[in-house]
Parts: sequence; C-alpha cells; structure tokens
Amino acid sequence: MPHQAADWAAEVHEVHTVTTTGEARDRIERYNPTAIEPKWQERWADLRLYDTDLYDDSRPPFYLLTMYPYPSGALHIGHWYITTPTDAIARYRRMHGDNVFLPIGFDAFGLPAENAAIKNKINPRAWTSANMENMRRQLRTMGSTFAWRHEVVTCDPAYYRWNQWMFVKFLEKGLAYRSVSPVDWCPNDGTLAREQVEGVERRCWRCGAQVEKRELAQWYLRITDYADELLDFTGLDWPEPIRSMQTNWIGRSSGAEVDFESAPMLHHAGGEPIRVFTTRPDTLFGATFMVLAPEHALVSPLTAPDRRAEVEAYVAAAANKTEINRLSTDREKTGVPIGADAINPVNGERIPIFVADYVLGGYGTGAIMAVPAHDERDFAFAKAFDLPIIKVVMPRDGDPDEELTQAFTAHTIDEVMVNSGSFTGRPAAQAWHEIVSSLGDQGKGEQAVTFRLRDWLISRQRYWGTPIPVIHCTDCGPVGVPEADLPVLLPDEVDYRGSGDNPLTRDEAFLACSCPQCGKPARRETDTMDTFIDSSWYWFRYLSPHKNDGPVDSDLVRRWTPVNQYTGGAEHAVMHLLYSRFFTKAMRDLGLVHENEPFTKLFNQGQILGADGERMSKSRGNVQDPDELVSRYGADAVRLFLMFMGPWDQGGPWSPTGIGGVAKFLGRVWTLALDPHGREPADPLSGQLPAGETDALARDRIRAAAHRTLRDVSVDYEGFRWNTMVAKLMELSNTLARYRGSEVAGLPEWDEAIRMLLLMLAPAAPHITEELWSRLAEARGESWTSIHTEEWPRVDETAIVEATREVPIQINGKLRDKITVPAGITDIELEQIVRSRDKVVAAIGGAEIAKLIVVSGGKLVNIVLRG
RNA sequence: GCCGGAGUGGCGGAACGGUAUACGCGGCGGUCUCAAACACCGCUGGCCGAAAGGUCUUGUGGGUUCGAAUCCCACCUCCGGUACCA
Repeated sequence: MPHQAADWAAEVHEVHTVTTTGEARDRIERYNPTAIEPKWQERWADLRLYDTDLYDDSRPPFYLLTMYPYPSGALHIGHWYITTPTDAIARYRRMHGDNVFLPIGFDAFGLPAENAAIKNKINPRAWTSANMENMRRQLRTMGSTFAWRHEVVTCDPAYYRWNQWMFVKFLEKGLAYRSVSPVDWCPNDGTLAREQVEGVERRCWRCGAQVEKRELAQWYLRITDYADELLDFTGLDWPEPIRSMQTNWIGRSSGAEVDFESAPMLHHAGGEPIRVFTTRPDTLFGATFMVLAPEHALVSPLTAPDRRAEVEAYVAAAANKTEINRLSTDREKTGVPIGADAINPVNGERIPIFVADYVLGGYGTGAIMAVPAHDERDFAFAKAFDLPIIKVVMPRDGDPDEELTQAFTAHTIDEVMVNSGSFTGRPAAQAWHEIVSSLGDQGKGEQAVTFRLRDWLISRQRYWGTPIPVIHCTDCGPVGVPEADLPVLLPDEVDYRGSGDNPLTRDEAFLACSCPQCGKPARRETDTMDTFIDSSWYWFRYLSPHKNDGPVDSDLVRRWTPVNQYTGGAEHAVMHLLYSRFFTKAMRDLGLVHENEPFTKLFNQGQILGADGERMSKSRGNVQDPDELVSRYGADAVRLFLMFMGPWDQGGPWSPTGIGGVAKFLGRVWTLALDPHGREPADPLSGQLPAGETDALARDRIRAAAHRTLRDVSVDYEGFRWNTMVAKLMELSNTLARYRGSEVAGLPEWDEAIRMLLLMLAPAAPHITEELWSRLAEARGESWTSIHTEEWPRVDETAIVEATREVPIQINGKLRDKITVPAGITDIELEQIVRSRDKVVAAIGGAEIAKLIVVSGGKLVNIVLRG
C-alpha cells in the first residue's frame, strides 16, 4: 500500500535537522551526523580496525555470525534491525578484550533472481551482482564492523563447487539418493513453489494455468539418518521455543509396525500383507477399520472392481489437496471404502479398508489401523461413516460398557485393558509391550520408531542454483561427477523463454557429456540444489573464502568454530537452523570439521513488518528504505531507534514515530560532552543545583547515577535488551542535564560520568561517540585513540550504596502508604515503624491483623486483615 | 488444522510473583523569539472529588496466592513456520 508509506514520509519531512540547545548554538558546533559518519567509517576502514586477524592468539576468539542477506535489490529497515544490534554485540565484545570475527556475505542463488530475469529479461547473475553492489554500499553506511575481506558469495563457482564436492561425497556415502516424489507442476512454468500456487483453484501465479501434481525423480539427503542426534540439544544455549519447534518438527514417535493380512475377496484371506505403524499397539483389539493413504501402493491392487471408479476419483481429488488442508482436524472427514478387508492379526477379525486423505503417504507406512475409541481423527471418521467403536483401554475404575462421546486418549499409567481377549484386565502400559512381543513371535510385527521429519528434497527444476554434479548414463545410471572435473559450471548465457521452466534442459552444450565410468556419451543432470544447501555451511567458508584445495581450513575451523553467537530471524526455526545442524554433523562424519553443532548460542530477533502489519515486500509496496532515514537523522540515530523501539525478539509493524526522540537524545549527549558549562536561557533554574542539594551531595549523586547505569546497562547488553539499555542511558543524560552549567559541571565526577556515558553508548552509536571521544582528547591535548579500542568501564559498587530506601506498605495487597527508612534497618524495626504510622492505623481501623508479611530484605510490607 | 510466539495508557513500550504504566512519542500549558521553527521547563491512564483522597484498569472468563501483567486452565485476536520464498 504505497499511500501508507507516503503518510509517514510526510510526517518525517516535518521534523527538521537536529540542533543543539539554547545558547550552546553560539558556543559549539551543531551535531551534524552527515558530516561525522562517513569520516569515521573511512577512518576505521583505513586503520583496518575491524579486520580480524584469525591467527591472533593473544585474545579469546569470538565468532559472531548473523544470517547473511539475500541480495533482493536494496536493504530495507529489517536488515538494519538484524544487523546493527549484532554490530553492537561485536563492539561490546571487543571492549571486553575478545578477538571478534563478524563476517558478511550474500545468499546469492534463488528464485527471486530468476523471477526478475523472466520479468525483465535480465541475466540473473547481472541482476544479483548489481543488487549486491548496491547493498554493500548500504551496509557500509551502517557503520558496522564487518570483516569484508572474508565475504562469501554463494553464486560464485569458488563457493558452489564445494556444494558439489560435498554432494559427491554424500553420494559415495549413501547419504544422497534419488527417489520419485510429486511436485506442483504448471505446464508452462514447470515446478512451482507453494506460494506460486494461488487459490483453492490452484492456478499458476504467472500464467494462470491449472496446476497439477507430477511425479519426478529427484535427489534427497538422508537427514532422517540424523533424526535422533538432532533431537539432542545438549550444550546449546538456544531459545526454548526454537528447540521445541525443532523437536516437534522431527516428531519422533515410538510404537510398532504391524502386518495385517489383506483379504481382497469376500471370504478369502491370503492377500498381500499391509504394514501399519501405530503408537498404540495396546489398542489393537479396538481396530474396527483400516485406512490407506491415497498414495499407498496397494490401493489400486486391492480395490474391488465395483469400487474402482469411486476410489480412483477420490485418489485423483486428494492429489490436488494441500497437506495443510488434508491434516486439518476440524475438516469434515472424507474417504471411500475400497471393497476389500484386512485381517486383524490379534483376533483374526475382518475389518473394512478405506482410502482417506487424512492419512499421508509419506508418514509411517502410509497405512493405519483405525481405533476410533482411542484416536480423535479415527473417532470422527467412524462417526461420519457409522463404523463400530470398541473401547479397549479405560481407567482402572471405568465402566467397560459406557458409550464414548469422544475418543479416550488420556494414556495414563493407571489404565487397564478391556474387550481385548486374553489381555483383558492387564495394565495397558504392560499390554503395550506384551502385544508387540506376541506379534513378534508370530512374525507379524515389531517395535518401531518413526519420524515426522522427512528426508531433505534438494532437487530444484531451476536454473539459478548449484548444478547437481551428476551424469546420467544409459548403461551406468546416475554417476557422480569426479572431483577432478568439479566444478560443474552453471552456464551464464541460457535461453529464457519468458517462463519459469528450467533453461538448462534446453542447453545442449551443458547437457552433452560423457560417462565418467564407461566413457559413452551421456547427459548431465539439470536439477540444481536447494539454496538451503548454500546456507548450511557458509560460516565455515567465511574463515577461508579463497581456499581452493578444499571446502574448509581445518586449522581455522578448530580455532573459531562452533560459532559463539548466531543472530537472525525466528522464521528460520525449523528449516535453515535444522539443515545447518544436519550439515555440520554430516561434515563431521566426512572428517571435515570436529564439532557436533554449528551455533553454540542463538538469538532470534523479531521481524519488522511494513506499516500495514504485513511482511515487507516490494510487491506490497510497504518497504522502508533506510537510506532516507540515514540521510535525515544519521546512522547512529537509526541504529539507536531500532534498538529503542522494543524488545529485539519481538519486531512488529514499522513506524518511524519516535525516531526524533532518539535524535534529540544524541543531540543532548553532544551538548553535555562539548558544553558542560552552558545554560538553558529558557529555564530559570538552569545552572543551579537542585533545591537543597549541596556540592558534595550533587557530586555523589552524579557518580551514583553513572555507576548504577553502568551496572544495569551491562546486564542489558549481555541479554541484548537494547530498549531498556537505551532508556537507562537517556535517564543518565537527563540526570546530567540537570547539573549542566552548575558548579559541579566539569568536576572530576562529571567528567567521569560523561566518559562512562560515551563508553556505554559507543557500541550502539559508534560515530557520535567516536567524534566526541576524539574532541575531548583534543581538548585535553592528548592524541587520538579510538573509543572502540577502549575497555568497558568497571562498576564502583561503593558509589552506588544508598543511605535510605523507600518501603511501600500494603493492606490486603493494596498500596496504602510509603515510608523512607535507613538502609540498614532490621525487619523488626521496620514492622514497629509501620504499625505506628497514622495512615496505617487509620486504614486498619478496628480490624484485627491476621498476618504481617515483610517481603525479602524489607522491600515491602503487607498487612493482612482478618475477615 | 498443527507447531511456536505475542496481546499493558492516544502510540512504541517498562515492570526477580511484591509501588502497573520506567524511557520515548504524541497532546496540553509555559519560557526563549519581532514572529516562527529549533531548544528548554512543567503537566499528562479512566472515573468520582474543590482538594485531601478514593476507586477502577494489563485481550476475555475462571483458578492458585497474603499479594498475579507475571503462575495454572479455557477461550478470542494477531504474527511466524508448515518441507520448492529466503
């Protein structure tokens, strides 16, 4: 919505250049960020201040990684929201003596480049390169301390050849394999992504054609081999919600696989066995029907002739439904009987077989035994189709004949079996195992584990990605490209026909090759890799981006990884962050790296949405361009405002309201540092100490304020609580402003407080603090050293100690009074004072005190009255 | 649907189970100015009250507790992910 963007722009235009205050205008130069910022950015670059020496052993290494951007064209404010606080972490860690490595690069393969190529008839590489150039320029305006010499660009053959190299290793190890699976297919544009299929009609976003499912042979990585290891988060300092999402995504289920004999003809058993997976073998006696997924291989062979037409129609309809739709639990259950039965192996009973789309082909065995009494979806299906519901598990004191109104799924320890033949009366938890082992003895089943996680489909029928290094030979089948022949280069000039299908399939020069095994003419694989492959190991490559005899430098990997701190969006919770963990483990098993996990500590910042509350995107027209804000307010103000807006992990709709307040704060810091003796002509009390305050008291209060702020701000920095960090620095500057122009301004306590304020602000607002630091040094006749090489100040606890404190008094939990008491008072003394207060006595009246609670250390007193 | 998160003044938000609304924006009043802008100072959750003060208030409804924005249960709304966007 372009008009909304215009609204706030108008608002911004009304705010004018930041100036300093009052008569200071005549005494000192104004704070002008546009003059200061480029100067320091250049100076820092010249000094190679942030050019990390990866071999420096004198300081502890700190690998700080932030998710690299996709080169979409221009930075938006969301990039700043991720990146500038991360830069503040880097600067903060350096002030604590760490050797910080903060690299940056570009996730340069992917669909948007191809969409742009099709739409604008421009080469994806040219489009991507131009975007990267623009974004590099923008990134530099942040004043961020990236190690640019280590930049990684994934569409560079020097990078993607190692994707190919690792793929071939995975192929040799059996970790990569080929299998057939369905894709959403448009006759004009080929394979489509989920968001390219529009509406319930399922039409192609580009050409409007009807989208269908097509079965394609595609490449997979066996991430499921690592499923159990991926469930183990030992030693990782990751947010609980992310661990929980990954755990649920992997979805480990422990149960049994059981064979049901199929009985295609009436009164005849002896058909092929149908294997089902169940987490509840204890409910086998309650199975009253069976359900096959529409994709199940036995649907067609088992369907009775008179059922065939209906079953085939149902299967075809299911193919055009989305998985989200099929798994919906509040949707009306659908399905059709196929006209065949299955034999329950525990009691020999015949149960009808249905095909229904709530069972998925890709999960478990693609077939379930349905136990309506103890599964919600089976219950709903049984009700819809009027199938028997047999209760086989119940609470110990339950009634076996009571009719169920909903599925009983509690599955507690104290449950017993009913209606279950010889197992009736057994505790359900034990019967679970007894039934499995009994089936095992008969060769009809065994204990099994299944995962919701599926193997990683890495094939993309697209041009702009890493070519999968495989050659198809009519004799030898698919063969990996030998290491010596890598990289398989992506041709730059291809024939785009203005549609989304893969031009590599028409590129004869690319396709023609010979089989590495037998030498016969062969065809090259045209699928390229999922771009998540690129992002699954890029941080290893940052350490040695130009190394040309291997993907990683093992010496540097040993020194620098795992990454100490990773920052990026929570939208990557289950895909990128899981693939990266998998890749690290797979690379470990290739002997490339030594560790089990890629990122020791993770922080997910929230997402900045457009002003309309929607995700920022060019097509919605709700993208906020940071350049305009930077030219108006300066990079420091934009950085600080993004930190001040709210908790970093929250994000939210973008609104520039309030950036003026942050700019005003920086102007105030400028004035405090450069003009401590100036006064506010508009304030009659300016230059006087607050009423009743002596010199000595004022000096103590300045020190106390500075050191208390340091104590609290340090905690906020450690926890990335930027908004409260900035608020506390604002409070400190407000306190100092009250003393500006008075007799204590410029005294050692004042100077210390100013110095501390600048140091505390330096990681967040690096330019203004550097400028003020240099001017203060100059005023003292000292030579310049960067504030960003200074040490973080130390708290003097003795400065913070207070003589008195305030204690709130509650009656029945409601605030009724406040008293000021000496800091060292005992609880008993406190209680005596409280009881003698007029207000307290009046509030109690004639009531009886039931209890008097003094909260830990006398922080609060609550008087509870009886009745 | 499922998995994860969030809901507090006019707005962004603050608050180890213990004084709800810090800090900032906006608004109102003032100072400075020929005037304006900038800057600076003061006030600013609702209701009752002249005031002192009282009372209500953290999406909704319950619960636990001396005490709940915070913990528990149910629900509503919004955001992220849902395997080919990155």
